[in-house]
Amino acid sequence: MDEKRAITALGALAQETRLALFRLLVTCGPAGLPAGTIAERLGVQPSSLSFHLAQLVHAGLITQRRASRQLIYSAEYGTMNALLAYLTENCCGRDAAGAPACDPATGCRGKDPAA
Amino acid sequence: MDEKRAITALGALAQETRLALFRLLVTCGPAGLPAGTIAERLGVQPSSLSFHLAQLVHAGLITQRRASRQLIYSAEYGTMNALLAYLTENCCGRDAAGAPACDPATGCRGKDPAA
DNA sequence: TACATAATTTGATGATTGTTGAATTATGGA
DNA sequence: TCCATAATTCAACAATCATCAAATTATGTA
Repeated sequence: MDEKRAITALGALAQETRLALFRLLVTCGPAGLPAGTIAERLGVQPSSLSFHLAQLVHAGLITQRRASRQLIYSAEYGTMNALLAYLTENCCGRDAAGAPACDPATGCRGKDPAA
Repeated sequence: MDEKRAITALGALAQETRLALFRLLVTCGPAGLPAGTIAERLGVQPSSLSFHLAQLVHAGLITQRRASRQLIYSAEYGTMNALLAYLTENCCGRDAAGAPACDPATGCRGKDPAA
């Protein structure tokens, strides 16, 4: 994941309704949920939900598929993993492999940042 | 970390200048950098930088301390770790301990989400 | 075809965001 | 005290975001 996509994904999750929406879809697994059910579950208007769904789709965090009259949305786990990997690698100063990431005591710094 | 703080942190990182700023501070470790140096390094105006610094401070992702005439900013690794933990726990359907988080094949779903 | 359902799209509106330049606060030195 | 440096705060502005209601598109059924 590059910086641009990371920013888009972070922005998509940085909103109350969208974060709740994504968390809901994550708990539903690949089966996903139709838009109508999501709107009902979250208590948001259909048009407002469409707006938020579009942003999450654009960020690649969820995908859409049609089942008859319903549009089913489901979480895209790979993108979430890629975002976590990006943050771990680029915002903690350590490799994703390093378990206790972001601990300055373990040497969390680049090569001569003050230069 | 609760949902509200997570949204604030996500929003703080979801912006080009702020993400670059945070990444820069992460590479500098606890020593941090003075505002002037950051502005120069990122090529942003001082007033604009102050705006972004304030948001990161408010999100708890960086801290400020004074050294003579300079204000030194440094990354707050604990908050970043807390954010990663929140995302892993709440947006992947698995515990943070689960290494290959977010993989639906490993059973990444809640208890009867369709109910 | 005509009708109903599921969801999106559009347009309007108020709120928030990010940038710029000028003014202000805080600190240190002559 | 007076001046210079470091940085923030303020005011104005354009751009983006989130919400609502109305209109539109897509699908399935009688």
